[in-house]
Amino acid sequence: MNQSAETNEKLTAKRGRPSISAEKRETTRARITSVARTLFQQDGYANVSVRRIAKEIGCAPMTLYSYYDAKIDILRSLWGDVFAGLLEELKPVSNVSDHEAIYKMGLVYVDYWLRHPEEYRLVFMAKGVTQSQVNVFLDNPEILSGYEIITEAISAIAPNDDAETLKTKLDFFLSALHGIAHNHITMSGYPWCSPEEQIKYAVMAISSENEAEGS
Amino acid sequence: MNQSAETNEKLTAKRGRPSISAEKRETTRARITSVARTLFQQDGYANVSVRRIAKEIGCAPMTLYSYYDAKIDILRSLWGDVFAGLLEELKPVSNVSDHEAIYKMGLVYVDYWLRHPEEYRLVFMAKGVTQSQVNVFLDNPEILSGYEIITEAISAIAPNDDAETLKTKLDFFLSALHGIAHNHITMSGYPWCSPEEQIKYAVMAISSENEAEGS
DNA sequence: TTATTTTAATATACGCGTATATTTTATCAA
DNA sequence: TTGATAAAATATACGCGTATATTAAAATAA
Repeated sequence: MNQSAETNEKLTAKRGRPSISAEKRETTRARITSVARTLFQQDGYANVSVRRIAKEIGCAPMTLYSYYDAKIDILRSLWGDVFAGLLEELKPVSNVSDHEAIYKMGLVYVDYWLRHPEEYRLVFMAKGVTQSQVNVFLDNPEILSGYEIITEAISAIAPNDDAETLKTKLDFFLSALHGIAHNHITMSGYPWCSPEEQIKYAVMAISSENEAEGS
Repeated sequence: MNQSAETNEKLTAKRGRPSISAEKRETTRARITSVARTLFQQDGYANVSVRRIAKEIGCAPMTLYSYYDAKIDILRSLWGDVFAGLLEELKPVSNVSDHEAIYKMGLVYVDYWLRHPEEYRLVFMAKGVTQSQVNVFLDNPEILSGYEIITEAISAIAPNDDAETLKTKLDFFLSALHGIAHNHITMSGYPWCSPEEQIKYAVMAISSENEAEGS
């Protein structure tokens, strides 16, 4: 049997340089995005070249293309990480569905960006990115799932709303949350009312219609 | 006096190659945008290189930089031409201020894009343009003036609206008009209701609030 | 007519992202 | 141990937009 196992090994053994392991591949990808993130946040996406990233890592520029399809994909991966972190913080407050939960989601959402202003800039303020490059990123179901959590919570308190109305409420809610986050991040010197207070209005706005409809 | 004139000429005469005349300069700029427009509409902005435009014109690539600061400025100039044409058609229907005038402006606005679908694609669907490149274009007062005409007409039928409300109505009205134009241009195979009919709803939407407020 | 000057036009070069070609490395077969 | 093989990594090349250097053209001064 041992000899059979050996024979099996020999039958399946492949000549040539073996592929790197999935683990090694992910380690390298993480190294690339880590270095790129630092440089992008420091100098801006457009001002950081592939050659510069490679030099910082200590490999050839074309090596990066073994791990990412294009320069923009390194940025998209960073965006994915940022949204994964956001989703991770949204989930724990999404298991309840009432106004309070929506308020808490709003809090978590805004607080996330306030605690990660550099990530906010990386995602929403990157220079040198075209609209179609962003769209490819947004086509990823994982990215949209975070917004679906909020939609589900809004749906729970307005069960009679059709899909279009829910989409409008979600879009408004997110617009308001982004406005709050954006103002605090980009014009931090201005004495804004606290996010806690402002988010209450956002929740009220998407709740009052429900109440009006219910009347 | 003749001698004085000669002396004046001599005093103001300048050695060296004279600058090209303003007329010649504009002629060349028009030639550049004309050739570029054809190529951009045929192959898309991103797929048309500066070298290719120059070759079509019969000059060196760097010659183009004597007439435009950058490749994107050739496109911006084309956008400006398109909006100038639109403005030219909007003005005649803007001298009256009532619902009918707003409706007619809507008709003119949508009809303009339907008659110039290639221009529509050039302005709103150019690939390879970043958001900041578009923003520089929009900062031009001449571009915004076309929208101000519509704002003024809306203001005339809702004199009590504050600036923010007017801006919201304008934005909605333009969103609706663009939606109508966009659908007809990009999904022309679908049997859309006529723009004439759809625009009525857009006008109603920004009028009904006024009536509600007036009640 | 030639020299000088100034501008227009062109030539060359650069760094960019990435396509393609080549070399290096890590394995197995003989 | 050497040869063969296949993947990883690197080297080279390409066209891009545009910065910089150089040449050509058109004028005036001498």
